[in-house]
Amino acid sequence: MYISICEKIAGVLREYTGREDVLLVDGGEHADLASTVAFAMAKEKRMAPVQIAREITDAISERLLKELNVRTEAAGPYINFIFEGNYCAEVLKAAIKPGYGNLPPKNVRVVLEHTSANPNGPLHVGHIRNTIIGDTLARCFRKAGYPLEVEYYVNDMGRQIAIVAWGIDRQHADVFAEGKGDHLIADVYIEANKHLTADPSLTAEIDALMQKVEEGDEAVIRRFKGPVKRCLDGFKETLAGLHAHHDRFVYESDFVRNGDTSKILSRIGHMPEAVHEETLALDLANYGFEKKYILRRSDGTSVYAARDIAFHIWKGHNFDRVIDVLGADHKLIGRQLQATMDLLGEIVPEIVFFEFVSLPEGSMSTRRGTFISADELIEEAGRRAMEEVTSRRPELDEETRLSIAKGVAAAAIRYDIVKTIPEKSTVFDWKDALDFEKQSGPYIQYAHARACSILEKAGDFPPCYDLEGAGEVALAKHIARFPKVIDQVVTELKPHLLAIYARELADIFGSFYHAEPVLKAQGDVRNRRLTLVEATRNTLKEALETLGIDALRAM
RNA sequence: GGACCUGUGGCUUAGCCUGGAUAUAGCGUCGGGCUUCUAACCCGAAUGUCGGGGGUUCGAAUCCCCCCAGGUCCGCCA
Repeated sequence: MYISICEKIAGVLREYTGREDVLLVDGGEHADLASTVAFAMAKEKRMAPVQIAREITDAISERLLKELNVRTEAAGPYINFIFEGNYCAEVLKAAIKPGYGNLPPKNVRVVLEHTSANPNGPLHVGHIRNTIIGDTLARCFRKAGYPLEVEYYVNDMGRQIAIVAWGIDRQHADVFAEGKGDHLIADVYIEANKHLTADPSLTAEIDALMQKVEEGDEAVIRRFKGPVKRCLDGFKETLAGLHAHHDRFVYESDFVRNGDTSKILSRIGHMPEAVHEETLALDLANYGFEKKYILRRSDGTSVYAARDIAFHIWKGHNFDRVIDVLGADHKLIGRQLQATMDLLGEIVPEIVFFEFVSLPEGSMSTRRGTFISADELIEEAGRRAMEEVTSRRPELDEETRLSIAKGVAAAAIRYDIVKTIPEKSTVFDWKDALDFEKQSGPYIQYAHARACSILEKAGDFPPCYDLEGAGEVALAKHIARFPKVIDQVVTELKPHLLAIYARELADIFGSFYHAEPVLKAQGDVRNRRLTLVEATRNTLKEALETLGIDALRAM
């Protein structure tokens, strides 16, 4: 509704002004939509913007009112559009339907890769920024009608995992002991790194292991596989706790075993940009990279980058749009990968980069053991949420309270992370992560629960779509924007837009809730407000679920 | 040394790509509001050289240049 009206207004303006760009902006408190095109036309027409705005308004206002129920007003140099008539009614009718915000199905197959942390220790609060950005994007793509596959790329043959395998033997560690596998692996990895730092000559043993794996040595491959599986099982548990899901786990080693990596190395070897020394590298100077992009070591083994190219070629052959979520430390290599894919004439991946999460005392590192694991965070959030639920709703049985607390905990964590733009580096703060107040996930859940409560008490009511009053209209107009937000998230790859939108909707509902009695109102007033509450509830539910947050009916 | 990201009230933060109407919110502070639909809430107030300096423009938080500060990267690691 909102999207189509905006497009139609743009069309009329384009037709009248003859300009391609009609400079539509958000009207803020003045209007639903505004155009600043009069400023831009002032110079060429040698006229004052105020006058131009008036002329345009005079010329198109009648048509817009008749065809679209849009009131057009010139406010100084601005042209304001106010949506009237049955706009709000149409919005309400759409918004009370299940699946509100779903966009028409697309036939563009999307593959989205996120998290892909190395299996050498548990996911920590830095990794889950990747997870939450990625999973939120994935949910938005599905809502926007795209066929989507979400993948986790498992680095199961890198140096890190060789160090783990080596450490297990040397420490006689039992990584199949009781407990969460990823944490057991971390203990081994941290210890092994201490030995390697103390005696750098030991790295030769790691190199030997990596070489054997690439040669296909079955015994060594088995030594790698066990801990990788143990670690991934731990990851899956953590990811489930965050409501994040992957459709497929893709193993790096597969691209060596099936020959894709050597195929691509030989293909690259024949390119004019190839640099053959002891190593095989690519010269990406034309793309602005000073250093060579090394793909094969002098001992003949492939580096990570080569396997990554093979992986991305495979993705490009099976999907139309390839998206990766990567940490800022991968910026250089990510752009080298994009350049290489471009050079090869393959689909160039779109990469969403996010900056680091650090601790007040410094950067996080699995190797050094300086990190807060996602499991710790989830557990602590769950504990705090349970305290909160128990003090607020002592009458509920323990099972119900636990279930609410779990939903609240995941909401607080996911929202705290997704609300900030990815370009901003952040310092992890327990207080912010466990915040259940305004600008938090639980705050939005609470708005939803209140709406549910009203509707439950109301019982059946005949829908009424004729809203009145600024409070009701403001709420409906914000509801109207939801589909546009979903569209924006997938075109701009900015999941935080949805987080902001949901919070604003909860805010507006909060004001409405306090200002306009619903159940106590009579007749049509009661019915139209109930209809509006139902539309809000449904929009909040769809928004929350797209954020990967439980839309709790009570809390 | 080079490259990329960030810098917005005491703290956290949106807006920047695509310039436009009094710069968005939260925390904290101050003042109000629960016999009324869940107070994880709402209403009001105070708090801003949008890091600094130049430039472009009718108009700059937004675009360009320089500088400063913080983060990240520059490996035959991943």
